[in-house]
Parts: sequence; structure tokens; C-alpha cells
Amino acid sequence: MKEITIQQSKVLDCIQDYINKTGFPPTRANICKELGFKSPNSAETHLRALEKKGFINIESGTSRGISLVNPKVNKNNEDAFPIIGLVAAGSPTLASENIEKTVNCSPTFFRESFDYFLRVKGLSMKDAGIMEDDLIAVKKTQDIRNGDIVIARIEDEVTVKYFERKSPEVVHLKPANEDFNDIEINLKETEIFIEGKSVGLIREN
Amino acid sequence: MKEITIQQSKVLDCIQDYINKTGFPPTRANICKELGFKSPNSAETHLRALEKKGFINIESGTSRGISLVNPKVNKNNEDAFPIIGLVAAGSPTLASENIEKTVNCSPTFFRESFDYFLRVKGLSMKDAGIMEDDLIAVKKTQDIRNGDIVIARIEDEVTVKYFERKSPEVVHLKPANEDFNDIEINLKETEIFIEGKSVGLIREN
DNA sequence: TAATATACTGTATAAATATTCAGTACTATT
DNA sequence: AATAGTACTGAATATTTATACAGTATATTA
Repeated sequence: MKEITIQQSKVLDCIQDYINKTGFPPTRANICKELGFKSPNSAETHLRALEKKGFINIESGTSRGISLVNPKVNKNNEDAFPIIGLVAAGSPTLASENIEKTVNCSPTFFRESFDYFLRVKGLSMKDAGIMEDDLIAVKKTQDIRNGDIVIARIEDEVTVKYFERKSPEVVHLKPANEDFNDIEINLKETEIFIEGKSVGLIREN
Repeated sequence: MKEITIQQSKVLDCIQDYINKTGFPPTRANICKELGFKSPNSAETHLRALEKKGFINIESGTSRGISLVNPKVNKNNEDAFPIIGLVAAGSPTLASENIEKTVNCSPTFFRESFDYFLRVKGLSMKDAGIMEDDLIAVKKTQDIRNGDIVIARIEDEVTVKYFERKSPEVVHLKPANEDFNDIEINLKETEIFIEGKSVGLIREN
């Protein structure tokens, strides 16, 4: 792809924005209004340049006959979500060194919105259908109810478990695997931080 | 969303197809040509009906000013995949009466391509982490290896199981749940049809 | 030094397009 | 029996729009 001038990229962005906003491409006059040009020919010459350089196609004799060669999907429709490894020690942060890769999917893919994917290690939740290397969709929230699957951090160790509040001071983190034991936490003695809860799961066979 | 007539849905599909093909919406004349109408007013009245029923928006006084309320993303990057219920009897076909809804996601979302999602009933594969109401990404293929999770049809009954070929004539379909028994099939006696195999899984909590 | 690309204003116009009006015909609902 | 919705043809027209032409000016390349 050839190089593009600043003005030409403004016109290209303008076309993309117009399509995202309205669902159809702009006219020459629309572009002029958006970018402050006073003559439709200003838009026309930029369009011709963009076509020549291969960024757009122009259907001649056709109103609004502009199409983008590399259209960007409307943002609210698709996004890139990071996959974070569930490391035994340390918090799953979205710092780039912790991001395995990203997954493109809609923010509304699951019933609830979510913030990132967590790659599961171990089989402590296998009876809940959560297997090694599964990707859990994590919603960062403190709004947790008993029975939710939470991502909890206890003294630098991150774990995925069922959440159950026994009393204002006592929380149980329950695995879904009879080979593992419940973790009982007295909040007066031990600090616990809830990263969020699971709102979905993806498995790649 | 209100109900729609056959002709109106043809016009709606025509608009979607036109946008997918060209990148911009059709004119009244374009619709007439596609659907064989002889008067632009035929398109106009259908458009007004579709607008009234909430399927499209029309920007008045604007050429090609049609926008879809629920556009299906076209990009080679995203597609709509049907979810099919795993009914006890009958083949999971993609006929519209069997489609629960559709999921927008990339065809390359999993490591292998796939054709549709199957909603799981029962817990016969729970030890493989496949739970009730999970969505299995199914790839239609006959290229099955031992250990693959297959979607098999045995005399009108559809089931998800591990596949194991014991001999040229004998196939075992093995559940991942000790409460269920292996299904041993002698291909000389019983007909079996492999719909495809599982290449991924999605769970909505 | 000429040629080419960029970056505009301003005017004009043929063609594209939305949109209204006048009909015909059928069906379903009140 | 009247009303409203669907489903069209056919024609007319005002507006929208693409596009060409005539300029001005600056920067870059050959």
C-alpha cells in the first residue's frame, strides 16, 4: 500500500466515520462539510488520490459510490480481548507482558460484559466443566453472589473457585473437584482480593 | 420486532446483499432491478413498510439513505453461525426451524474451521468438561480419529461422544461420565452417521 | 525548467435519485 | 360495507449528486 498524505488520511477517516455513523458512505458535499472544505472539488481530488493509491474504490456515476478497501468493523460490534495466563503467583494484570495473545469477539458475546480472558491451569474446577487450558471470560466486578465462580487472589496466588460467604468474616472458596479441599478464609486474618467473576468460557479443542 | 411479509423480507435481504457486495445501500431502482419490479414505487412502498416495522431507517432526501437496524456483519472476518438444539430424535439440520439463534464470531475463532454450534443436552460428557447447555462448535467432516469428540446419529438419535474404532466393523462411542455406558456399534448390524466433530466449545454462564 | 502531485475556491450541469401522485387489484380486519 | 395493508405499474419532478472545467498556489521530482 502506497503512502498517504495527512489530508488524505483525514478524508479516509472521515469516510470510515461517516459509514460507521450512518451506514452509508458520504457524498462529496458531506466530506466538505465534515472537513471544512468550501468546494466539492476538494473532496473529489482527495477521493481520486485515495482511489489511485488503492485505499478506496469509487463506482463512477453512482451516488455515494465509495467503498473502503480495508473497512474497520464498527467498534461497538467487535473488540480485541486479551488472554491472560493464570500464573500461580501474582495478579492477572493487563500489562502486555502477561498477555498471551488476543481474541477478537463481540463485547456482548456472553450474556454479561467482560474484560479479559483467563487461561485456566489445573483441574480444581473440573466438575464445573472447567478444564485445563480453557479460557474463562472474566468480568472485573465486586458484585459477587454465593455460587458465582470467582477469580480470587490470596496473598499473590490467583485461583478460580466457587464463592460462598459463610458469615461477614468468613468466606469459603470451593473447588469443583473432590480431590481438592475447600479454602476457608477468615477475613480478619487473611487478605483476599476478588479480581472478578466468570461470565463465560471458551475451549479450543 | 413486528412480523414481516415474504416480499418485504426479500427486499430486506436484497438490501443486505447489496451492501455486502458493494459497500453502500441500493437505490429504489437497484432494488427493482434485483427483484424484477418495473416501478421504483414498488421498492418505495416496501421500504416504507420496513421502516414502519422497524427493520430499516430511511434518511429522507438522501440518496441511498437506507440503513439496516440489525446489520449482519459481512467482513471475511466475522460471520453468523447458527445454534442448533441437540434434539433426541432427528438430524441437526440447518433448516431455519431448528435454529435457536445465531452467534456472530470469526470463522477462525477456533483452531479449526467449523460450521455450526450445537446446544448440548444431558451430562454424558461431563468429565470432558462438556456440560448441559454448552455450545459445541461442530465441523462437518468425516475425517475422524480415535479420541475425537464426534456428533453421531444412530437411527434418528443424535449424540455427542468420544469416538473409537475397535475394528473395521466395530465402533465404540464412549461417554465421559461413569454413570453412562459405552455404545458398541457393529456397522454390519446398525447404521451410524457421523455428522462431524467438535472443534471448540462456548459456555454462557 | 518543466512536469507532477498536493491542496484548495468557485461555477456549472448532466445524470442519478427520492418522492409524490394517479391508478389497479387483492386480502384481511372491523 | 368500510378501512387498512399489501403489491404492484407508470409517469412526473424537484432535489441530490457526481463530475467536469477554470482558476490560484505551493512543494517535489526529473
